[in-house]
Amino acid sequence: MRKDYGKVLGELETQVMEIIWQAKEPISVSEVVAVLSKKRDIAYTTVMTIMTRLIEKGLLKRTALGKAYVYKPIFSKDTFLTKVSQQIIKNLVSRFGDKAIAHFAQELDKVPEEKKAKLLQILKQAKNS
Amino acid sequence: MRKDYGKVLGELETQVMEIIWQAKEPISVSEVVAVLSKKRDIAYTTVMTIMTRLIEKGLLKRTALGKAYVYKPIFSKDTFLTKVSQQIIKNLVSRFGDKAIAHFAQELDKVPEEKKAKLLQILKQAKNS
DNA sequence: ATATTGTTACTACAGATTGTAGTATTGAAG
DNA sequence: CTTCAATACTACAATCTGTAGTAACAATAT
Repeated sequence: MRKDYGKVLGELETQVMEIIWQAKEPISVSEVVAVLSKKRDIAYTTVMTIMTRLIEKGLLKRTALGKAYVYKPIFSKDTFLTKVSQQIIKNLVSRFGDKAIAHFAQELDKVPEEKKAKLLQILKQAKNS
Repeated sequence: MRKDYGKVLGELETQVMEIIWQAKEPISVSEVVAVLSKKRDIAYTTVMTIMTRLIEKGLLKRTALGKAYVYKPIFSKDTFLTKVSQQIIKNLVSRFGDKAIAHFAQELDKVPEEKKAKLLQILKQAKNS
């Protein structure tokens, strides 16, 4: 009974993913904790749990390094965002029909963007998904 | 601790909204039940609950008609979809920054109207895959 | 060896959301 | 005043997410 229009991750899960993407290197739980702790109080085990769940969700993988593990993303942030985008579109359409797309596109149109991205690529992939 | 990228309604909630939008006239619980019952077994009280929740969420309002109530949408489907789209975009941006938008918007932004139609066409195909 | 420390594994729980529906109550009609 | 339909109220399970404690374990320091 999954019901989302693109939901993928919780707030904390997203933060952790961001930290790991930024790391560019496989990163340990402690290091993630270190970053998060700058902003707020958080238990080591909380972060541990989140990272384990991210593995279960297929977003992270880990390898032993010395006594502990280091974690790294399975997808680049770009790829991940592409997937999320596709999912959002798919869910919107499956729930509200093509009309949803028109609205979505219209809203997107309002957002000015400078960079040149991979929409076409996304669209192609969406076709094959 | 809200965590969604555009989540708004559950599956059943969405179905009920669709039925009510299609009704074009204020509609009673029984009538919604009648429609849903064509497809599957569902208790009157289940639909009642859903519709009450939709009122709480500010998506429906009701007025007394005879002994019972009739319900009607507060927003048109169009308006609703616009809001959902805005929310999705807002959430994406708040979580992943403008980069998320890039994945959707850039091409649309630079593409002329006629081509935009083509993109929508492709997006539609994504639905069927 | 043994005690300490850092990690991980396992377990638990609360709050929110959604689907599901039973039971109680009420108001109108006969 | 009894019956019936509708609503109000309540409840509960599953899932998701954040939160964290405790147990176990392995390397290190004493």
